[in-house]
Amino acid sequence: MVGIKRLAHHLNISIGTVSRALNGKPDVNEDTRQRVLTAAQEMGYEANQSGRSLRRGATGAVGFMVQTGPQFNVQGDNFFTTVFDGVQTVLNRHHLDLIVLLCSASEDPDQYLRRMVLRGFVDGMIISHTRRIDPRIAFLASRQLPFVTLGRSNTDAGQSWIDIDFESIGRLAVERFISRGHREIAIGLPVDDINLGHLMHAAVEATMLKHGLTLSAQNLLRSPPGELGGYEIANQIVRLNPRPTAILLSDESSAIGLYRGLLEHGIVPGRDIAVTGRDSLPVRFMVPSLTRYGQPLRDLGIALGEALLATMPAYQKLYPTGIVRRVWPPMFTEGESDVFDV
Amino acid sequence: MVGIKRLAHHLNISIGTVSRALNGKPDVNEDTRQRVLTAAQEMGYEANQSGRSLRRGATGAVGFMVQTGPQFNVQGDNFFTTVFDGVQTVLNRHHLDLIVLLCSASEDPDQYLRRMVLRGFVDGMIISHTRRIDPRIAFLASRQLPFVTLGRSNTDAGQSWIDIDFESIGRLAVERFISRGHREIAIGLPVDDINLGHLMHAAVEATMLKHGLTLSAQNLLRSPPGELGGYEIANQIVRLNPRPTAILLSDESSAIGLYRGLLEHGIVPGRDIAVTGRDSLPVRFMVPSLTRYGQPLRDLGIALGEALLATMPAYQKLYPTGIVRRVWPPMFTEGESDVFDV
DNA sequence: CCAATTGTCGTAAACGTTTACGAGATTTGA
DNA sequence: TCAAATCTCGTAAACGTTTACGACAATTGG
Repeated sequence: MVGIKRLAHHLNISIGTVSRALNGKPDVNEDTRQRVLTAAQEMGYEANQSGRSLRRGATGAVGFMVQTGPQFNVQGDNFFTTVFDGVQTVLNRHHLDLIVLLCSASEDPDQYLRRMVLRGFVDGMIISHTRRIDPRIAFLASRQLPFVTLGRSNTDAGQSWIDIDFESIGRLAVERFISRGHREIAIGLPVDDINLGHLMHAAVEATMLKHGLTLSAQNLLRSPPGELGGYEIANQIVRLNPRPTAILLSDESSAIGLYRGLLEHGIVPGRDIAVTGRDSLPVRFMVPSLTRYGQPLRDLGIALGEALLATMPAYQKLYPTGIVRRVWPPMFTEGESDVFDV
Repeated sequence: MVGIKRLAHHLNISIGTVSRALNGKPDVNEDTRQRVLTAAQEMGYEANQSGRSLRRGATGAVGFMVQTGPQFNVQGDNFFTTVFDGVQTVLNRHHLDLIVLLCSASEDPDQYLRRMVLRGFVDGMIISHTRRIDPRIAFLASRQLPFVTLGRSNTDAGQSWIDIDFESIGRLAVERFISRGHREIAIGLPVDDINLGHLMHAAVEATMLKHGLTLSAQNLLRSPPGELGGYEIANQIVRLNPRPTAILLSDESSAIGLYRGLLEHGIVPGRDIAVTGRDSLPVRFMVPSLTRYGQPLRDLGIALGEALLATMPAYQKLYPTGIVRRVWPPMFTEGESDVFDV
């Protein structure tokens, strides 16, 4: 491999000058800089990243940890790819690269994060799937690694976070149900400790209470994420008596499984039961299309990227926002899955 | 940060001994090894990855590049997450980590790969979305970086590849259509140069020819991947005269958009038109469920991981398979979307 | 014309590891 | 008992960069 040393020897100048030339430092003659640049081009020189980051004390990469759920499914795939896109546009402005750290279902997320951080690939970290009790936050804080979470936690440590306004989603969906006459309202929640489940649960319960209704325990349906989870919810619903006339799903991709499960029992979504969920590409094309709450995912990614940069010492002058805690308002889209009165 | 130097000073031994102790080298007293290990634990020592990989000449990570398609959608999300899982199980056996390099739709994949490789994060590379003419392959070969492709290419450079047997899928699907009496058969293909499109196209054409049929140009429908692409295909279909009675989709996630598009024109999939596609989680839950061809994605990931290791010098003794080129046979599942005779 | 400033570059240390080499101490074998 | 073998460890170089420092020459200002 051709390193800075060979370049310098080939040009009969010192390696220090070569380095300065390549890095755009001012104290180098414009002629020699050009000579260095063209020689680097010709000889195919590319800086060795290990040497560079050893000396610089930074790698130039930030990580984004996501988790694959059970059943070989990622929770809301286009959700994350769109968020990634937003993060990347921010980071690329500063020559930082985003690498995705995908924790598979078989691995413990806390151990996985630990391993990846200790690997030392990244100068900063974004984590998602934030749980109500999330040990990753304490770990990152103890390592002094700049980080941001996508989602609040009860165990957060003064870090910046960006989140979706799940309380509003819960409240708005329930109010819409109630205004159409629904009284037997169900909610589909995750099985694990992921915080959005707690947030939506609380909001739904409070809103129903405000309208003189109670969320009965049997209408609180838990399932793993994904299509199969939705299918399981359908099987729970058919056993309920009285049967709920409306359901709000916390997971973005479970609606399609729910539809099928209901139809197998002769229950037609959008006619026999109102369904509301969160936005994703597939649910827009289902029949009936889902009434849904979405988010500007790309903007959300941009906010995440900027919040992270604001906590990285090297970029704090450019992003002097300090700690950011922001919930993102939901965007409502009326579909065909709940447009009937009971 | 606590480095090997502080550890050594704290224990009153040389840094060389500390390093040997931590790395399990034989020429170190068992007592001192234990002292080093416990001290490392207590002081929270973690090896600096930059220093280590600079010296070792390897990073201990391999990259897997995937691309997000248009419309903020990844082609077959659970497809990749499952493949990742397989790759990871192989790599983890050797303390190698997998990092996902996600090229967003707005970026040129060739430039993106170049950037990431030159970044120097990885000791090896897996690339997907292989095109019939794919400059990434020549680049990787020229950099001498060990790599494997998921998918064949017309421009491959003697590297190992793993692929799905798209020819068989095309042949089997068409033969099934024909045996049910279909003669007006359409095929949904990608708009870009991704090689699976060419492979399926050729197989479909050849099979029809063998049965005395021809694939008319108007029945060759191109669309971007994802649900929206399927919806666009439906809009193309309704304009065709004669209207095809069967369609094979090359994309895993477009069926749901196709269903909706057809239904909006009163065409009922599974009754008025037979639909066959590739397996994915959502299509199993659609109504009617899709007749589909799948692959053991996890095994495919394992094969990818092993093929990569076989091309990495440090692991060639353990994986002496040399260059691997292997197509994976499709697994057929009969759904409800094509079980009628015309 | 001389001192001060500026422009350009080489020197060498430093980042945190790993490892070849050799030295000293201890053990082994006959 | 002595040479040889073995065990244990320290020394120092090396991986490829970046950068503080100083040297020297050229330019500037009065």
